[in-house]
Amino acid sequence: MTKRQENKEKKQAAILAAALGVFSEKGFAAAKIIDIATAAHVGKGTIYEYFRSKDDLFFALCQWYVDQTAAAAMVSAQSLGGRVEERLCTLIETLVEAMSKEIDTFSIFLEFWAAAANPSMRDRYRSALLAMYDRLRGLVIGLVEEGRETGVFREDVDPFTIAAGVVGAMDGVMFQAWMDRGFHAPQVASRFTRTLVRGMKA
Amino acid sequence: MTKRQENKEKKQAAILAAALGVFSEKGFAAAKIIDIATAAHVGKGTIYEYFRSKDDLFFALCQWYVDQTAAAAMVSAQSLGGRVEERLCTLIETLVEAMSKEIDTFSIFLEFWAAAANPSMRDRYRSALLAMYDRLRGLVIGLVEEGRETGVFREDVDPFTIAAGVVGAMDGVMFQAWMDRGFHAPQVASRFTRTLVRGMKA
DNA sequence: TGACTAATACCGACCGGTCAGTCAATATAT
DNA sequence: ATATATTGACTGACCGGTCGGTATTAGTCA
Repeated sequence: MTKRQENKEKKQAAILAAALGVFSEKGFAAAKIIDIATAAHVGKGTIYEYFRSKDDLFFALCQWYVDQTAAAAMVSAQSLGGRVEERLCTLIETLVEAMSKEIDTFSIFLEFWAAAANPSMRDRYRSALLAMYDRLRGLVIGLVEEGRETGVFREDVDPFTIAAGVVGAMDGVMFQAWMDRGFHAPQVASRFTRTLVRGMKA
Repeated sequence: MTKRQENKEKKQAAILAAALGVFSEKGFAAAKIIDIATAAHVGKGTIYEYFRSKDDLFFALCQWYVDQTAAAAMVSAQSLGGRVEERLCTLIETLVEAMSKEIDTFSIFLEFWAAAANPSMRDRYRSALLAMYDRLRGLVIGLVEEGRETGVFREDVDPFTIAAGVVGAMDGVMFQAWMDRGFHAPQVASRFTRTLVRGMKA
C-alpha cells in the first residue's frame, strides 16, 4: 500500500463523512458541493476526483449508510441470548436505542426515501433500500420461524407479516420521534413489541 | 358569489390538483413551476397570483393533503360498528386499503417528510405533520381507552404506545409497499393488527 | 340594451442569482 | 523528470420570480 493509495482511501472516507454531515443538516438540494468540500478540508475539484457527480456522491453515501445500518443490525442480532421471544424484543430495543442516539442523522433517511421517489434517481435507490429492508426483515423472520418451530409462537403467525410490520413500525416510530423531541422512542418500541409478542405466543 | 370569485376558487383548486400530480411525479426539486402551470392550463405568472412562491404552493398542498387524509380517517372511524377490537382492526384495514388504492401519490408524502427535514422549511412542515399524527393517533387512542375501560383490553396496555406504533407501522408498511409492488399492504396490515390486538386482549 | 370606464385577472418574455461541473495551473509523490 | 493529485476561478445552463402589457369581467349611466 503506497502513501498515495492510503491518502486516497482516507480522503474518500473524509468526503463521505463530510457529505453525511452536510446532507443530513441541509438536505440534498440545499447542500452545495462547496460546503462538502470545505467540511472535508479539500478543494471543490477534488470531490470530482472521487465521485462523478453530486448524485453519485449522494448515492455512494446511501449505500454506505445502508450497509452500516444492516451490518450493525446483523451484529447485534448475533450477540443475542435467551429465549426466542426475549431475543426478538431485545433486537428491536437495541436497534431503536441505537437509532435514537443518532436521531440527528435520521433526516438523511428521509432524503434517501425522497430520492427513491425521484424519477431520475428512483431505480438504484429503490433497489438499495429494498435490499436493506430485505436484510432487516430477514433477521425478524428468522426469529419468528424459530419461535414457531419450537412451539413458542402460534402456528398461524406469518413471519413475513410480522417482520414487515415490525420493521415498518420502527421506521414510523423513529419518524415520530424525530419530529417530536418529547417522544420517547425506545420506550414506545419496547412496550409495543412486547404487546405484539404476547399476541404471537402459542 | 360573483363569477370572479367562483373562477378564482376553481382555478386555485385546479392549480393544487396540477401541483399534486407534478410534485408527486417529479419531486419538489425537479418540478418546475412552468410544468404545474401547463398542467393547470394557466400561464406561469398566474401561479403567483394564487401562491407567493414555489415553497408556499408546496406547503399549501401539504396542508390540503394532510387535511384530506385526517378528515377521511375521521369519517371512516365514525362509521365503524361492532365490538371495540373489531373496530380497531377495521379502522386500520380501511385506512391501509384507501392508501393502497392511491399508492402512486404516496411519493408526495415522502416529499413532505423530506421537506420537514430541510432547515428552511422545517418548522411549518413539522407542525403540520405533527398535527396530522396527533389526530391519527387520537383515533386509535380513543378505541384503546374504550377497550381498556370496558375490560376488553388489558389494564397495562398504554394507549399512546399502541397508537404511535400502529400509526408508525402503517407508514412503514405503506413505504415498503410503495417500493415493492409485489408487497400486499392490506393483507400485511390486517394480519399484523390482529396479532397485535390479540396481545392487547385481557 | 349598449357604450364606455374601472378594476381585476391573466400571461409569458425577460432578468438575475445560483451552483454543478470543468480545466489550466500548481503542488506533491514516485 | 515524470506521473499523479489538488485546486478554485470560471462558465453556462437552469429556473424562480417579476412586470409591463393584454384580456376579461363588473360597474355606471344614458
